[in-house]
Amino acid sequence: MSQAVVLNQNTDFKRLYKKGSSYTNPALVTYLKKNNAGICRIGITSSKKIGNAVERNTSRRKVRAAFQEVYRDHEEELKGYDFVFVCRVRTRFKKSTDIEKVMLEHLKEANIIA
RNA sequence: UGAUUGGAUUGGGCAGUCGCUGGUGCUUAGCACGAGAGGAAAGUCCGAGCCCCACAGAGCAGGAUGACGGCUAACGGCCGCCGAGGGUGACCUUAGGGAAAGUGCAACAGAGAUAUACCGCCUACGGGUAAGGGUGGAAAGGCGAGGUAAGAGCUCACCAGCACGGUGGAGACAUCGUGGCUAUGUAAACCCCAUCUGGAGCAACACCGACUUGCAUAGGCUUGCUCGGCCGCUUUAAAGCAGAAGGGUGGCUUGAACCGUAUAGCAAUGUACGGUCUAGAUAGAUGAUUGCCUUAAAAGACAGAACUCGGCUUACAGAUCCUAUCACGCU
RNA sequence: GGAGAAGUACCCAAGAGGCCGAAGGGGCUCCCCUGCUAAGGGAGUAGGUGCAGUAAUGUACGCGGGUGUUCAAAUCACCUCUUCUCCG
Repeated sequence: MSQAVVLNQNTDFKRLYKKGSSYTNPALVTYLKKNNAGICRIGITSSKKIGNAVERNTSRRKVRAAFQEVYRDHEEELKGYDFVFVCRVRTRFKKSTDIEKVMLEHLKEANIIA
């Protein structure tokens, strides 16, 4: 199983915010867009609004744990897409299994997985 | 039993499964082993290591500290002690040198604010006088007696302050005696004295590969000024030097380290011996989930290392331990 | 990670030890202008909170918060909170 590539350039995030399609939930916001590389790339952000460093780190870890579960089950379907997950204030109070459910709903809305 | 005082500790534990970061070993890109946030990692307020500025030089300016003795690599920190202030007390607070070196400021009120005569008192009508009045944070040491025209340290006793001497102490200082006779406050106003201080910070700095621009009797050497010193001011068409944007590697974790015992010291702390290796990421690693224990409640405080140490300051749910004091009750 | 700057009425702000609830402007209220409104012109009050008072007014606290220096602090010193800027 290969890992997903991490997005870390600010221009990558801006491209998805402008041109990607978005799906929202009180616990998570998802941006996604097709890429030409044929691989899966992800980025996770947590803004200062969420809280201090501990609260931001916890939010990111829970989103990452949820994505790992999703990626293990649907690796072939996710190839060829870029994802940006934006944490919200409520993210850190949820369990990663709850975030996983939200993430699957968003992917179904986008017709990436069945 | 109640109310306090000063200090110390802890900041859930164990196991299974799926994952993350770097280390070691084997072999080959997977497996095995063991490791993986804090008491404040925070604020960046001080001090240092390390590092660059040629050497890190001199003077002025600027900045910091401020009783005394010690500790420390150093400090604006810590310990002890003295003075002052607060508390019934355990104990707490304290930027705590100098105002007779000089300058400034002291609104309003008040007659007058560092020198004065408004009312009053006395008078020989020139003046004298700070006792009484009122104002103010402060009015010429305080209070009593003598004294005087009326008054005044003018004289005396006591108290406070200053100088000198004796005694005790390592010293700040305490205490006793003698002397003359008075000096408003402010230095977290300028200033004076003593001590310390060059600047910049790991986004420092060094190296590697690729990109492109510039090159003069220039410039540069990182606080303000002055002096001194140093590098360089080339060469002839691609070396050398400099600059801009981005990438990689090092710096990067063994250190004034931690733990235990003994010992010197009231203590801070030092010394000796033995043992241990204890995060090094780079969009940034500790999460998810299940069970058991603990608990009133399966966890719920403040909070995430970013070169590293020593302090200070600030935030902090709950729990535990020690020390001393006061009040009440019993013996 | 490191280096700096600023917080004053509802908003923008001046003040840099005493005359300071604190200049000035916007805003607010009233009037003129207009068929009505905006713009423009003129005039004016209070400026926050608590307490006392029918009210006028008085008084205490108040310049992000706290502690100190001083007779006296928006102003000086220290600690702290918030916001903003610069360094790749």
